[in-house]
Amino acid sequence: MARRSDHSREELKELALKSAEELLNEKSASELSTRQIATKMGYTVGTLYQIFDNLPDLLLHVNARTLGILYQDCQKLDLSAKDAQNNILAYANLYLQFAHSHPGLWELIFDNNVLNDRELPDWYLNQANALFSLIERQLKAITPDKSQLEITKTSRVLWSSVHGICTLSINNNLFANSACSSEELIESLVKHFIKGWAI
Amino acid sequence: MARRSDHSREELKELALKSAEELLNEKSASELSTRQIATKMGYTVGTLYQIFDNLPDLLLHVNARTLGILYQDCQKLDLSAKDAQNNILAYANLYLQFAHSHPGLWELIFDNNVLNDRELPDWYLNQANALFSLIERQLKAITPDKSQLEITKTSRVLWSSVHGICTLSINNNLFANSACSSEELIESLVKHFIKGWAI
DNA sequence: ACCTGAACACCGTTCAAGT
DNA sequence: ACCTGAACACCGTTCAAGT
Repeated sequence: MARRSDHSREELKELALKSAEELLNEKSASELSTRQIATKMGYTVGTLYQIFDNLPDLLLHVNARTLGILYQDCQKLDLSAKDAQNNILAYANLYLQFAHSHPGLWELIFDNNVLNDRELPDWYLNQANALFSLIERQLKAITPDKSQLEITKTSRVLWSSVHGICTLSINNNLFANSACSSEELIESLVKHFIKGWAI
Repeated sequence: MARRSDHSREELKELALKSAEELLNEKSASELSTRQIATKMGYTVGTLYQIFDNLPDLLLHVNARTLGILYQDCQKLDLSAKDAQNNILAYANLYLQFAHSHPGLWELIFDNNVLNDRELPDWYLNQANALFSLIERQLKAITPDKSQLEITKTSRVLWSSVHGICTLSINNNLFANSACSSEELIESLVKHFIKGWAI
């Protein structure tokens, strides 16, 4: 035992993140443990602490990768034939779909234990800002005359709101009379908000 | 030991919930434990499991009480001199203020471990619906001609969105250039959405 | 009937000891 | 230098044993 060096530091990091992501496709963040991740990658817990500061640090790296995947998915959308409002709606629906198909990864993005009381590093903020830029670009297309501050502000309002609808749609069934789907709620939000904002 | 009967079943329930609430004013839900609650109320963990099914069940009772407090706080607002849109804004700001002053209790309302994969009992749904009714009443005042389904749907869209802004405002500092406060974001959401919706 | 305390199967994190 | 395995201080939940 000890000193196996089967994998480089970078390979271990990749192994750990991939293992965590696979586990998060089966269970929620609160059911995930360092021991499970270590077992899945064929090492013991101690090794994880050579690569990451602690579990929240490991999970923040998972989140950065998730934001990267969301960004790539957004890039793949064909926005050419649509207007800016429909493009934003397409982003919002992509976000909603991701939340439903990867609830474990999605919930982790705003998990308190990962983000709370922590100075977010640049490599993380850059990923988040890249996503916001996509929305900002569409907002600018709608109202070229608004200030950059107003555009920034509005992109945050929109994404937070879409996020909130996803949260309630995933977490529970408060919409007991489920005559209204989450897609409908998202559409109502985006259309009415932009209509009121662009006037 | 055993058979103390210092307190009735109802008193124990009250003691447990009050202890949990006090702990949630100092720490987040993930730092809370049955052992801590039991110690705070002067009993051992076993006693908690005579009163509640498990920890999520106990926390759902905490949530129901939180919703009740929010409802009472809403009732205390003086809405007489204002129009419906400003009343909704007042509700939203009350929600935001509660989130900031009681983050532990507030986060628990949408905690996955409390709500997930669970049939929500009537005593809980009633509390939630009472809060929604307040918003629905204001929406009806704005547009008396819309259908009840549309009013219901819109109240969910609005509350989810307000909730999302509170989440991002509490959880992190993605609004790095904090030139825009959460109050501003809430106001932008409510005003623009209602403007676009009421047309 | 009510409550305890120990037990079980887990946690996150640390670190001496091995190669 | 890298990795292990045991240790520490915690978890949620159960249940025989006591009064």
